[in-house]
Amino acid sequence: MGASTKEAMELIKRGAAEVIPEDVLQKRLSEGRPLRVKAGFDPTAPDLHLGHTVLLNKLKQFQDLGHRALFLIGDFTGMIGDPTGKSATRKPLTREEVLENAKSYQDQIFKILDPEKTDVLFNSEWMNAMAPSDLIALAAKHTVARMLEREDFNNRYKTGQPIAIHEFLYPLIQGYDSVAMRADVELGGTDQKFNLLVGRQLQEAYGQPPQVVLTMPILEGLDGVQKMSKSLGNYVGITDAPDEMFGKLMSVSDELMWRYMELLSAESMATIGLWKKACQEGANPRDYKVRFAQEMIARFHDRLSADRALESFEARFKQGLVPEDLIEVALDAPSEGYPIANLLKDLALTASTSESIRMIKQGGVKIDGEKVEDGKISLSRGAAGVIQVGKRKFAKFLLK
RNA sequence: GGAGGGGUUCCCGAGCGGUCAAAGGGAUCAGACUGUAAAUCUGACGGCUCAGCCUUCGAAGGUUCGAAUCCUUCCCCCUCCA
Repeated sequence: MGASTKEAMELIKRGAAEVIPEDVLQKRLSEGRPLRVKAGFDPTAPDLHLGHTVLLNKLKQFQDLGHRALFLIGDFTGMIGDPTGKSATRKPLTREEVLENAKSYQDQIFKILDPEKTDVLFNSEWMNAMAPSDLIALAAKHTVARMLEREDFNNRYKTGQPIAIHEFLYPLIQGYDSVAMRADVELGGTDQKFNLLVGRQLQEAYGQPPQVVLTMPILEGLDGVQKMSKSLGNYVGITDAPDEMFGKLMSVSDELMWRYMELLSAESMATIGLWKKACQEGANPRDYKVRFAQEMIARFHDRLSADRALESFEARFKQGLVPEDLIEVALDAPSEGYPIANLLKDLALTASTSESIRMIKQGGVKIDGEKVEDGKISLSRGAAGVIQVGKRKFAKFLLK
C-alpha cells in the first residue's frame, strides 16, 4: 500500500487489454480505501488452467495493493447456459455439486490469491431471492437495441441464427451481480467486455457509481493460436504434475513465451524486458523458458519439484535417459511369445496394434535404447526391460 | 403450417455409382535437424492374426455384379416464408 498511485496504475495495467475508464480507476486507487474487485467464474469447470490464472494474477495484484477480491461463482447464471450460443441450455447443477465445485475452486485459487483478502460469493444468493417483478424491473433497464450491440448477438442476429430470449438475461444478471456486490472494479476476459459494461450501466441505474471495467486478453494455448482451453487440449493445468507442466511449458514457442511471461510471471516487466533484449542479442531463449517454467512449478507445487522437473527433463531430452520412476508392469505372455505390437498396445503406449506397427516402421520404438526394426517380432517369457515410443512415452515391463 | 439446404474418418471440408479407408487443410503422432516437447523439413494418421482381411461416410431398409454416392422410411441440424 506504500506504492504510489502511479506505480499502482502501472502494475494494474500490466498485460491488461483495456481499462474503462482509466481516470476513474486512477482516482479510486488514490482514495486509499480497499476497493471491491469482482471477478466472476463459471460454476462448472473447477479444473483451472493457466488461462484462468491470468485473471487470478490480476486479482492478486489488487490484493497486494491492499484491495479486496470478490470471487464470484456464477451458480445462478450457470443455469442459463453458455452465452456464446454454441451449446444448449446447461443442466442445472445441484446444490451439492455447486458446493463441491466451489470447494475445488478454493483449493486451487488460494495457490494464487490471499485468502485473508478474498470473499467467495455465489450469485444464487441474491438471484434466488429475487421476485419475478424485480426481474422484470431489471429487464426494463436495458433495451433490445443495446443488447444487440454485443458482437456475438449482433452476428447471430445478422446471419439469422437463433438467439433465445433467456440469453439476454445473462448479461443483465451478470451486471446485476455488480449491483448486489457493490463492485468498484470488475475484471474479465476481453470476451466479457460487453457484459462488464452492462454492469456499469446497471449500477448507475440502481444509483451506484459505475464500476471500472478491466479486461485481460485471452491467453493463447500451447499451440499459440487458439485460446487455452481444456477441451482443445492445449492447456497447462495448475494441478498438472511438475514434469508435465515443465514439458508443456517448454513446448511453448519462443515467441509466445514472452506473452506468457507478461501475463503470468511475477517477474517485473523491466526484468522480462532485459531477458528479451538478451535473446535478441544472441542469448538462448531456452534458458529463460526454463526459468519461467520453474517459476510456474514453484507457484503451483514447490521449489524442490521445480528443480527436479528440470533435472529429469534434461536427463531425458539432452542425454536421452529413461525416467527413473517407472513402475514395472508384469504381463502374462502366451507360450508362443508376446507380439510386440500387442505389447505396446497393452502397455498403453499406443492406441492400437496398427499404430504400434506404424510407430515401429517409423523408427519410433526402442527397447532398452535399441531401435526395434521388425514389427512382427514376439518377446518370449522372461523378457523384461524398458520399452519406449517416441521421446516421451515409456513403460517398464516384465513378461511372465 | 409451408418451401428449401444439410448430416462424410478427432475438427473443418471435398467427393455425388466402380480407380474410396475416402482429396485438401488443421490438430495429433513419429523421424531428421536442433538450443527445447521452439522453428524448419520428411513421413504417418479406422481396426486386425497387417504385402491379406474386416468395419466406416446420421439410422434402418432397398436397387445394383458393385453405393459415401441412386430410391424409401426414420432421426437430427439449419435457412427462408407465415
